[in-house]
Amino acid sequence: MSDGLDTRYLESLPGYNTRRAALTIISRFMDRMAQYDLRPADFSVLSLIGHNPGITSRQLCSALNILPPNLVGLLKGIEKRQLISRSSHPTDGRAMRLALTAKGKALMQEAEATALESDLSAASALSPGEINTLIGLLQKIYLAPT
Amino acid sequence: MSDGLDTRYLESLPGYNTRRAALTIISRFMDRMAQYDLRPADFSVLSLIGHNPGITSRQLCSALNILPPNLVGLLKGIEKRQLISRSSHPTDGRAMRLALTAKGKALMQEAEATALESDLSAASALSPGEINTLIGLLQKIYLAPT
DNA sequence: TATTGTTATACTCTATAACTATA
DNA sequence: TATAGTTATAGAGTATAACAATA
Repeated sequence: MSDGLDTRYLESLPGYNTRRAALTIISRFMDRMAQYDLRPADFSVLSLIGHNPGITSRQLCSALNILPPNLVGLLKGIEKRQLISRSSHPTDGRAMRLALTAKGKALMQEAEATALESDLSAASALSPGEINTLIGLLQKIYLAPT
Repeated sequence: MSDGLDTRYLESLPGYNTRRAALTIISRFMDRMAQYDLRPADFSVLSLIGHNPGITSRQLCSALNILPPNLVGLLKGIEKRQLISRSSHPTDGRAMRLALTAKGKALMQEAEATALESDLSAASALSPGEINTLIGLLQKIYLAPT
């Protein structure tokens, strides 16, 4: 740092470093995705629906750590934009099967390419090998049994 | 995952993985630090004050990416708890020098040990060498020039 | 004219309780 | 009795505009 502050203790904490890096990457992500009017949660929900047609709200919530009440408004918004469709579940009358519309598929094809490009450019100080190493280490943390 | 969802695209994004890991570590951090009634921002502000006695609000804001209006209430809270003191700046009448009180020092000595222990246990799926590698890669990202 | 610290305020994100309809 | 989806609501976290005092 050029301000001469002692930040050594904070920089020894895995959590501090992980959060700072996440904010750096996501800040760029939000700038890049504004052109599609997609915030991070919209994007991850749409991406998961796109790769898993027929997924239910509950599955989205547990996969993405979103609380059910907070998903309601999000789904309402992307449905109103005609990016997703809901159809009744064949065996469970309570659940709804979610899928991308043609419009949603077209948007996400572009958005996913932009997102990957954004994240890779945010990590461009790292070599491709280092990025793979980083992702592997991060997954060890958040996939570890509690 | 045991739910059979295809999450391969999201797991290819550095930002998604970094955010998921950060939330995992910080969730544990918040649980562990509740005994001291410290939230992440309180902790990082107090830690930086402790390691940089005489630091100003503005320096805290730029080092921690906090906006000045949002620091006001935070400082008011930890000052009311008698964890910090404010003294007038010797050369700049606008600024205030911040420092930990004896009570603040005692609290932070415990809290910093607990925080490090919490973060290391959250990353216990990694070897010490892997943790060092991870921290180095993360710093390359958030310290890189924009 | 620019900067430090502040107030007021708004918007987003996240969290809890309670309801309905189905299982 | 438990679960999927929903409503209402409250609390954090984060953002901008504008001000007084000082540089």
